[in-house]
Amino acid sequence: MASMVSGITLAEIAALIGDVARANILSALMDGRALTASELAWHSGVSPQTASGHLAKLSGARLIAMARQGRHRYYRLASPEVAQAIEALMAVASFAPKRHRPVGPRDKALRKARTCYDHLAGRLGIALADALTARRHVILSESAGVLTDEGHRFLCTIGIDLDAGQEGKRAICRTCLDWSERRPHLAGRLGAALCRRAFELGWIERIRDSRAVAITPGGQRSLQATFGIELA
Amino acid sequence: MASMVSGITLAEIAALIGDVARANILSALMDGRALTASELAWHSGVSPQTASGHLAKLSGARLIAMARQGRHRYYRLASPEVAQAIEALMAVASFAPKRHRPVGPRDKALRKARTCYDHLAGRLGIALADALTARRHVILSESAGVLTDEGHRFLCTIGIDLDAGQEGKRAICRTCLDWSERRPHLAGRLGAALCRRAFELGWIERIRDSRAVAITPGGQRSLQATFGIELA
DNA sequence: ATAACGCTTCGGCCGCGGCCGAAGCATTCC
DNA sequence: GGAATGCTTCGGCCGCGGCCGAAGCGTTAT
Repeated sequence: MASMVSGITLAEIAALIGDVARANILSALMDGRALTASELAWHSGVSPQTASGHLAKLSGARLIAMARQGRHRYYRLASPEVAQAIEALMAVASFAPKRHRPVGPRDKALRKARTCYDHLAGRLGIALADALTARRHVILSESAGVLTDEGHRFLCTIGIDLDAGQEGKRAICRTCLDWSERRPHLAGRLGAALCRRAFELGWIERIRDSRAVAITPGGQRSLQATFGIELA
Repeated sequence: MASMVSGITLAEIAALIGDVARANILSALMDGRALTASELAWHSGVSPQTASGHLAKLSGARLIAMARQGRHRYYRLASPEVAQAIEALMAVASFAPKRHRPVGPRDKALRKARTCYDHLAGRLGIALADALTARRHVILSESAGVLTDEGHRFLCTIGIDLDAGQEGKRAICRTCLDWSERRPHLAGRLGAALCRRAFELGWIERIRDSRAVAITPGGQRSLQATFGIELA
């Protein structure tokens, strides 16, 4: 009654995310890549025609965006804001009363290192944030972030230039609450650039059908040499 | 399939918010106050027994918390994270394709000034963030925030001491995306303290049955004198 | 051309979950 | 004590929405 305007649409958006199949679709898209309708059907565990209906609803509400390509249709999250909302929901979900948590091997991999929309999360994400903080390359004062001049120079030395191509007006240094570690990691343009560069340099590799990423042997050495990171 | 663990619970949490009655309940609690079950029933537009069921579900998932008091039961949001998730969803909702937006007078008041969980939002919230930024009391570099020393001293002059009682480890300066202005305003302990103090000084007053707040004549003068704020 | 593929639309089934009336516990008031 | 109030539990109704099979449409492959 009070705030009918926001209330109604809030429920609509949440209801869209609040279906298991659609939540799986969105989760699958959380790594920032675009996937085809059939891939998403597989991820969500429903038939293609059912998935198609879900995809139509999600695009209708502008939660995801579609691009035709040949006889495929590629779907991706419509905006970083959507990713942020989903991440916030996951954070809340992690507070929820724990039912039997069958921490499988796949879940372990997720907790170690994974992509979160377009940046890195998990223990690796936290470690990167900590390393950059310790060296004063970023200042995460009270969980909010600023990139320092030294930080900017340092990033240049590993081949990251944040000035090149402004990518709209997206914030350089954002933080994002990590649902497994419950601490903020680096997001924003900085987080995205770090993640992209880590893939380019072969430090990390995607694990098939998962948001988890594997740290390559070379990556392990480089992360140690560059950031002093040593993951258990 | 891929991330079943997070997927399932993500859907559960979203589904809880994705019901009109429950969304109304949560919206009503977004101003940070605790309300009784019957007040929430009224806000959500359903019968008391139906509301009771919703409240049970919401508490069961730790989205809200309950405190008995006499024959009343007071409900409030369980944590700032919940508020943050809801705010993020509202931000996404505001991107959604606009159906007829009957911008009523109540909606106008909401857009001018309202509480968002425990801090101020709307044009007033944005104006405060801008004023503090312009005077270098906070640095919202790239939408992330830091409180400067001068800022800390300035706040003391208007009776806000952020050191008193640490309130756990809650961040001093957080930002929160404003769904009506689509720009970040001040949240965190700073945002909460500013809001509380504004009520104490009689600058603003709650509008009955709404998250909107009214700026008193005295408040108008003080906001002008203290921050140089002049709202249309 | 014909077939294979990718995706969507249509139609009908079915079950989950929201809804309220009635009843059951508390607590407070007189 | 009894009555009123605040809230919850129970039971049954009902409709929305997710699901799949079948069919349709457009693109690519051979």
